Amino acid sequence: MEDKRQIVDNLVLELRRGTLVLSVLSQLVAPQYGYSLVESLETKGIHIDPGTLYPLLRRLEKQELLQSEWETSGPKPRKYYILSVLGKEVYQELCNEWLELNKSIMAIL
Amino acid sequence: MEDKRQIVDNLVLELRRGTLVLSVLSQLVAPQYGYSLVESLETKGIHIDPGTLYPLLRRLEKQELLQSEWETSGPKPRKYYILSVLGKEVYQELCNEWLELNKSIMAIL
DNA sequence: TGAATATACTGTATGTCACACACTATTGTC
DNA sequence: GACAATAGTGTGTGACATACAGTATATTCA
Repeated sequence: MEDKRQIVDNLVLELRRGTLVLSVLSQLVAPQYGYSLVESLETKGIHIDPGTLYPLLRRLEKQELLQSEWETSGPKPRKYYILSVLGKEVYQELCNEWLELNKSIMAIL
Repeated sequence: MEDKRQIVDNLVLELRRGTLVLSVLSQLVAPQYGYSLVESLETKGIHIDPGTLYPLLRRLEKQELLQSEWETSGPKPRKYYILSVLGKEVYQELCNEWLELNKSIMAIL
């Protein structure tokens, strides 16, 4: 038998899970690199583990929702990501779906 | 390379995934059986496949968020579920977390 | 009447996907 | 040398979708 705290935490985890992609896409209208994403989302109350983000970014790039570019002129090499055209479209649709879903949930609570 | 429709569908799936438990819990302030749950949620714009719901109900019962009772006096045996005390508490917390999350997401969109 | 079909209802098994977590590795900076 | 910045990998677990199985009642229709 699990304890209550753990059950809740787990469910919250599941809740936030699906919103991660949405969060990430929303930030990439302007180019950002992984580490900066982690930080900027953190300030907005959305925690994402680097070990979660990096594979996510790669996956989104493979799906062609993102484009990336290495920036090597600075002191440390950084990989910048930004939304592709397809990414923008998908992001838009996802936003709409979120609003829909939100409406449904609010209605039943 | 996947096509756009499929990518979006998949992401939407992920979005709704975490909200399933919340939806189900919200309906079980009054006793309901599986099939009635599927239908009542459907009318509220939340689709859940029976094959998804039944295992979910059993899982929630195992976690002691739900209690169940067979109703055998009717023409067909039905298994009624309702929130336990623990379930109500968890539901409350989950609601709050949802509202929090919602605020965060709305802020970044 | 009786057979076929639909529908209500509960359940199981398997596959896939995605994240958390813990880890490695590198390069600057104080 | 320690710490921050930055990127990455690999494994395990959890959860849902999908498809399938099965029973009982109601309905249709020849």
